Amino acid sequence: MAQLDFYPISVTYKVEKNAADTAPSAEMQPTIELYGRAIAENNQLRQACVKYEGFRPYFWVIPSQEAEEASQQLQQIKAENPELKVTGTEVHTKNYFGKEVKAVKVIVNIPAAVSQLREKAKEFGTVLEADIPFARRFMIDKRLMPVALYKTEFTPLTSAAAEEERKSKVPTYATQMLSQVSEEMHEPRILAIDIETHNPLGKTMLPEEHPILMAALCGEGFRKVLTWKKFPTQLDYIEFVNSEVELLERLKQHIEQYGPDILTGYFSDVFDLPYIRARAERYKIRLDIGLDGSQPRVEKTAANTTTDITGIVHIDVFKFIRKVMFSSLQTTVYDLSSVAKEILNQAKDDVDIDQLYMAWDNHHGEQLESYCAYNLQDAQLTLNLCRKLMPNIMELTRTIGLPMFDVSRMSYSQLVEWYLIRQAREFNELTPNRPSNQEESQRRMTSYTGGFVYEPTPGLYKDIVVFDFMSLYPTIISAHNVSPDTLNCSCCVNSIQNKVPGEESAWFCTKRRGFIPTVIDEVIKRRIRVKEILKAAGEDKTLNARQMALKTIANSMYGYFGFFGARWYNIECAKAITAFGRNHIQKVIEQAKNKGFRVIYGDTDSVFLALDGKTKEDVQGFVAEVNKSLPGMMELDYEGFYPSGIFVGTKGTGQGAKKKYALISEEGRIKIRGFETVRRNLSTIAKETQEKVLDIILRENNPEAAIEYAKGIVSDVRGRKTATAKMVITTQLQKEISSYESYGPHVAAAQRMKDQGIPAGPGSVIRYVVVTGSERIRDRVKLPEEVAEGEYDPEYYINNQIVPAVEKIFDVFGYDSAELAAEKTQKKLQAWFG
DNA sequence: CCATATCGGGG
DNA sequence: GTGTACGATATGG
Repeated sequence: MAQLDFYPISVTYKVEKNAADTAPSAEMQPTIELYGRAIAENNQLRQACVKYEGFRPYFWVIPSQEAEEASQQLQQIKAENPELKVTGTEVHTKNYFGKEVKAVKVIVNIPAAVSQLREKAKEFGTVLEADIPFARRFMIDKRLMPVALYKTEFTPLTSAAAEEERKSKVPTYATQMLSQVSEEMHEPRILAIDIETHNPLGKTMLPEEHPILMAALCGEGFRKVLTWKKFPTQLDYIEFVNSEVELLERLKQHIEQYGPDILTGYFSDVFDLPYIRARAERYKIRLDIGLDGSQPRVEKTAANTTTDITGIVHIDVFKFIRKVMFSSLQTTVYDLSSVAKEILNQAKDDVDIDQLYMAWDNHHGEQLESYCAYNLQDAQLTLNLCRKLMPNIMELTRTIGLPMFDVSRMSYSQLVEWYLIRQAREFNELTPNRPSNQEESQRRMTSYTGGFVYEPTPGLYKDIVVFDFMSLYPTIISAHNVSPDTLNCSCCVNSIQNKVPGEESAWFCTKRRGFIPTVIDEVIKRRIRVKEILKAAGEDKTLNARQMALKTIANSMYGYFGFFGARWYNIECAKAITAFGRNHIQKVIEQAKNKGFRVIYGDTDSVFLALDGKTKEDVQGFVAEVNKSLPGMMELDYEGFYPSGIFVGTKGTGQGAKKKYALISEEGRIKIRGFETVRRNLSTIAKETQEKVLDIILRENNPEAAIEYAKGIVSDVRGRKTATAKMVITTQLQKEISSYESYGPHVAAAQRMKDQGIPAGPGSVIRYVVVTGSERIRDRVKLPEEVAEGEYDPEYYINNQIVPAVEKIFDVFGYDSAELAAEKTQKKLQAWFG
């Protein structure tokens, strides 16, 4: 026996006959295969496979009869297929929704036996955990942490296994033991891939017909574009081959030589890898890039396609961005160009991909060269994205404790759910089943009340202090023990301590901690620890990603309770959380009023108070008093002081608008919330006017001056004195021009671009100016370059841009913005008489 | 108006 | 393969 230092990166399994048993009747058994990096004799890290035998699939049955008896009978159940069998049963004491139960662990020979035998087992009671994939089950049960350092004692492989090893591309070890020695991580080796294909039909792509023309690979100190039509070039990364067949062969060789831990692409689950696989199949080429000599597996399900490679983690950056990163991104268009722009601040070269097939067919060397550069750029951007997101993907992987391949494709609800499943085992809890379709559609119907909003009286306020609850919903779950297994317990019927406010009879146990609160406590505490270390250690990408991962889990828990597909779904819990939340913020508002503060505004987890001459001590006293009365980890934080702020009304009723205000900080920074005009695509002139108007009101406290300022702008615009550059309206095209139902001005502008040979497709930034005329607006749209100074339509900009941007603000002071628009007549009359 | 279908990403 | 999306928007009834 020898020692092996090993970083497991991916986990899979194989089902094969017992290697030690050479008889034809040998038993089938699963072998876990861990792929990763091992420290070799020369101290270098090299790819390796570690096999683990002896872990068996199982599921649970909570029997409706006596447990020992059920155990005996379950031992006897048989599947149609005699190769699938029960190898043993055990009775355990487990927890299920807060109750101690006797459960039978039904252990079977191979994973495929679970799906067959669970049907038979249903006759004996409730079947649980029969839908947890085997590799995940292994990681959860063995507490395996991916990418961390493990020491393992390995034994020499038997001769049959050695035979097996010849199929493997990496050295293979067998082990019976894995123990984590440190959290130290291996920095994964990443290779990005991108292909360009023959595209005579535009977006319609037919892998059976259209060949791959170019393939780019990009890694650490490695970049390559393979293509099979030659042209003169100075570009050192281009490698010419003679045919598509040779391109595929070389691609395979390069990947093998580079030896990546991670192969990444953009939409490569659905496009690049399946396409390469399809082309290879057509030529009968074995695309055996898997470390066990297997080909990429394209798995298509009803609504999702993934591509898996044994031993190499395939990361589709697009999937991770759309499922997890979207919440922190501005862009709503997830093409590589928009995403790279926002995350990396790197722009993509403008290349008209529609023309690629023509350049190829006509053997246009110069153009082909630029397409090669474009191909490489896409691979480079994908690599950069993957590198940038790697700390987040790794920390999520290490937090959830499942394969990186799986975690990088999970939505928030799945991340929370699998975190809970892993924790469930630690707390001896049984994992509930997923809802049936019928149950799911029932759940979809229910809705409930959200956060509390204290409606503001429109107006200009001075000296505002803002407070908010730190992680309101996670701390409520913890403080009030909100969990399906503590809901309406029989031991606390008359207790008022955790009674849900406003609910006739709903309460949570005050004696026994629930499963979810226990888990969320741990998450919050871990995050606090990480943040402390972070504070002491300074900026650290890994630690920051770790606290983000924990924050993600904690913040998703409330939404998870109300998510129709959740195993731990509980609408009563979701309702209770918002009810407790409303109650707490209302109590804070009450306490503030009792202390003599004037309440301006409040929303879900925050309150805005007018200081009205009160001191810093008064504020501190108030916060201290509130926090003394709050249960558990709940905490009201002082968010900030604002010398001035404006709250506007809604259009119809003139009542205070929710989530719509502007504040100025002591440092003079203006914070604008919810003015839809800020979000909408406005011209620079309208944005500038809105900002300046708010600035004058908040900074100088002088609404009259703001109105005068706006009048001046209107007069300048009307006099055509404003620079055309400020009239440019910028929007992003969401789809193909032809697919727009309503032909709005931005679509007209996009068409104009296209007519001039400028590519304009989904994601393209469209810039246009509306010029004078009596036609429809869309017929008066011009590109900025086409517009002469003073050619813009003043009335359009005044009525559709400037006035809407400021009218709600002026409403607060009783000023009718119609007067602004009517400035014309006054000016003219003045000129006439003046 | 509500219910159902399609799309996104990739070339 | 012990399992699989989802939310927005357009179109149809």
